[in-house]
Amino acid sequence: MLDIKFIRENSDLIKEAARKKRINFDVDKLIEIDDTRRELLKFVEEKRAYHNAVSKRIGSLRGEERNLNIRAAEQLKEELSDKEKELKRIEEKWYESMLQVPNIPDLSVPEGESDVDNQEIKKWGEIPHFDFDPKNHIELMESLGLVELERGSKTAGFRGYFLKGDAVLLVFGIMQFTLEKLIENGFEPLIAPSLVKEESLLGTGWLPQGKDEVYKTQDDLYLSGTAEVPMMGFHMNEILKEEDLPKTYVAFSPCFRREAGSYGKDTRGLYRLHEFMKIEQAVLCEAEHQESVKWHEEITRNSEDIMQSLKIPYRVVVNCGADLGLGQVKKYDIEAWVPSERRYKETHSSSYFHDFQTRRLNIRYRDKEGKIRFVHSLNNTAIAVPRILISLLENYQQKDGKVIVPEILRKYLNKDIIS
RNA sequence: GGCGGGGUGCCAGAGCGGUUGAAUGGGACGGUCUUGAAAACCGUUAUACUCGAAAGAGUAUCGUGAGUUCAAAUCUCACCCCCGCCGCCA
Repeated sequence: MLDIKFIRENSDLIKEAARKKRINFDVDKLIEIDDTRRELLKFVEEKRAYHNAVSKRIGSLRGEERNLNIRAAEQLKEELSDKEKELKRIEEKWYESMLQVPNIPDLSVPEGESDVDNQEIKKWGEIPHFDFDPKNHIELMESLGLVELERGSKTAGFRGYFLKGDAVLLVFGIMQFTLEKLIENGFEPLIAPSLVKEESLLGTGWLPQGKDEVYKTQDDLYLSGTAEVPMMGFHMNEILKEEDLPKTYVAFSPCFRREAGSYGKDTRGLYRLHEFMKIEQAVLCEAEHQESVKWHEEITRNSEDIMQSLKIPYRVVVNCGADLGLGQVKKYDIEAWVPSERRYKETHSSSYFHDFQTRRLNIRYRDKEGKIRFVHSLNNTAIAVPRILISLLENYQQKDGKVIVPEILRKYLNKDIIS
């Protein structure tokens, strides 16, 4: 959500944002609705003011004069009621349209039609050269007894899985390591709910656009696809103090995604799952572009540090306009090298939103001058499991099908090699 | 799941259906006094929107939504949340 005043004064920027993000949105229509809304609002408020004045007077009147005024108020009320209904209708329309307004992408965001146009800005690590045909993670994991895919889908349906044996220790070890690292960096650890109310999803921008992507329960609660959602809901409707900013959180949560419309994609293995676990960084900072940029770089670096500690080769891409969500100003993806596919695949996603989310969620702070402003919000994956196992296991595989355990994880498995 | 109590401003806590955006106390901030501090005293202390260059005016908001009424924090209904007791349960 953006400020309607800003939208009115900068409709050309909104048009350009929609174009760059390849989103269909008619700003002029919104402004038209807003004109009607203001007109009606003015009328209704003036009538109400008059009606309030009459009503107030009635309290101190007696006898015939009282009755006269009551009758006058009755009539005013009737005159009001139609316009009030009309105003309500237009306000609903207005809100619906406001939810569609794209946030403005940063100038540094490249043009593009899809994720293939994302631009690589950094590469780290040596791509391993095998003197044998590297196995993919499914072959590796099945032969090492680390996964149960058939029993997974027998039990949990399509994309169901069990992790087993050392994979379990690996997952918990990676998460423990990640948590410790971020706590060291001053992030506050939380275990966040996955079962959330609609407000948080609407506020973060997952709804209404992504309604096919989230599971909804019979109690009208939703299963969140990321801890970003509950962590943004965390401070909903609050006014924070400037000295409390930035708020930096590292939150664990199970994550659920319907993956609607992706039936043909990544059907085997642990890349695309309905249910996984993630540790997420979430930041609320002062409402300055430079602060957002600074934190964006920092949370990206945090994730890179983790990848470097795991010694997994990766690259960072800056996402092109069409690959940005409605609310995102800029996004980096970290992509890890997957030997069996000879390409990098997304493991982390780091974005900032300015006040797009916090306007929807009403998260504000009082600045030094006492002015109330919307905070800025950001988030990035710290680690997503089991997805990270794909590149981890494949990159660390040996000719004999065994897998070397990354040094920093050995203490969690009590071994150097998975065989 | 059953029964009972409750949700008011930064906090605590009042509030016969009419002049209540809301008493009172505390806190915070500003001031007087003081060498300084404390105490005392005086003052300030919600948010959003609309109109306006501004000063200011208006509208809305007492968990949320709907309703009754000329008028709702106060009455009715639904929902959400919190507290207590019983039952069940990792």
